[in-house]
Amino acid sequence: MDWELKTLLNELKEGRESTNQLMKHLQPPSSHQTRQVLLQKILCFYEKALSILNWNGFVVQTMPAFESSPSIDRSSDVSDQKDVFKRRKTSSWWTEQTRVCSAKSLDNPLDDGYCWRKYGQKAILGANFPRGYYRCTHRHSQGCLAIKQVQRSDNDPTNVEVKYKGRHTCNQASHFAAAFVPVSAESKKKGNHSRKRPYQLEEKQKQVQHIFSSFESGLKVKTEDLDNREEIFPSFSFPVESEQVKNGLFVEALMENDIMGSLSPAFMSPATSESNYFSVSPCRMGSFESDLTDIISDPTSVTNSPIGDLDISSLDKLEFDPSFPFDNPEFFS
DNA sequence: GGTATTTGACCCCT
DNA sequence: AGGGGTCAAATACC
Repeated sequence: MDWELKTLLNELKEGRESTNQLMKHLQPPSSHQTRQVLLQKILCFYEKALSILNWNGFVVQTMPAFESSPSIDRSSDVSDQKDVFKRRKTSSWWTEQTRVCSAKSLDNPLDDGYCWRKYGQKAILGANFPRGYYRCTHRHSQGCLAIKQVQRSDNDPTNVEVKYKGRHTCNQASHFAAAFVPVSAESKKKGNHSRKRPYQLEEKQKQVQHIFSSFESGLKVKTEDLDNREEIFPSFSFPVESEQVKNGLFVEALMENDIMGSLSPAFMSPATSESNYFSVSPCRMGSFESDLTDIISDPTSVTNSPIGDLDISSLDKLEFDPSFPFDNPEFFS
């Protein structure tokens, strides 16, 4: 509880600080983009603070069940605790359904921007197609616990249902920004890095394109327990200028701050596919996974704010250099 | 040789 | 006991 209070205080302080910065940037010659970033940042702090408050309401009632192990829960006969366990179990999954079009896509049905390693495949009773089990490639190297299950629909083999569990704690997402960096610039800076893993840069570009095309391609995302999520993390939308989306500024800012890693594919809400709004709980650091243990035990949750980690020094730099190249992708690399 | 995939075996939960 | 999830040895690929 102390941790949450500290975090809450911290978020509010950050929000105040950012508001102060925004006030400064309201004067010319500060750029519109700078103000936009600051606004997003402020909203993020407040959203996170609100999330914590909401979370607490939930925690107070259910904490005992979370503190004990699932097996203990099951052996006990306390129906309340069992319900809580059940809720946790179901709410930690969310499902994405997507349609694949090409033969290539069928081979790689959900290139969702992360590196997954297949660790199993199982024939499922009553299903025509086996279920594939994937975990994050960086499970061992970085302790990333994200997993997903991929299963093709019986009725429509081009329709693939992907279930995700666990958020990415690896740094894959933060490297997305590199996808926007021209190859020449990248190779200049990192020598033969791209030669070593030619797949990565090219793939990341595709992945980011995929992410955006998902806005338009009818990607369907659902959660196992949406009502519950809404209750804990009320959805939150803010407008983003389409031009900024186009030039990647906003996305780069988010990516740099690991939002893609923390928000999961559910970030691409179908409700927003036709608009210029990102409908997200942008400050829900643990993605859509409502896993209490994550938000409480994971120390990175405190500082994992997608906008919150935005390098203040860079903003300060902007303050003194109005012509700072925000539209230059290298700034974010 | 390092990394990813496949697949049968095993474990756990219901 | 059976189904689903994971492990890990074997294999494939680069």
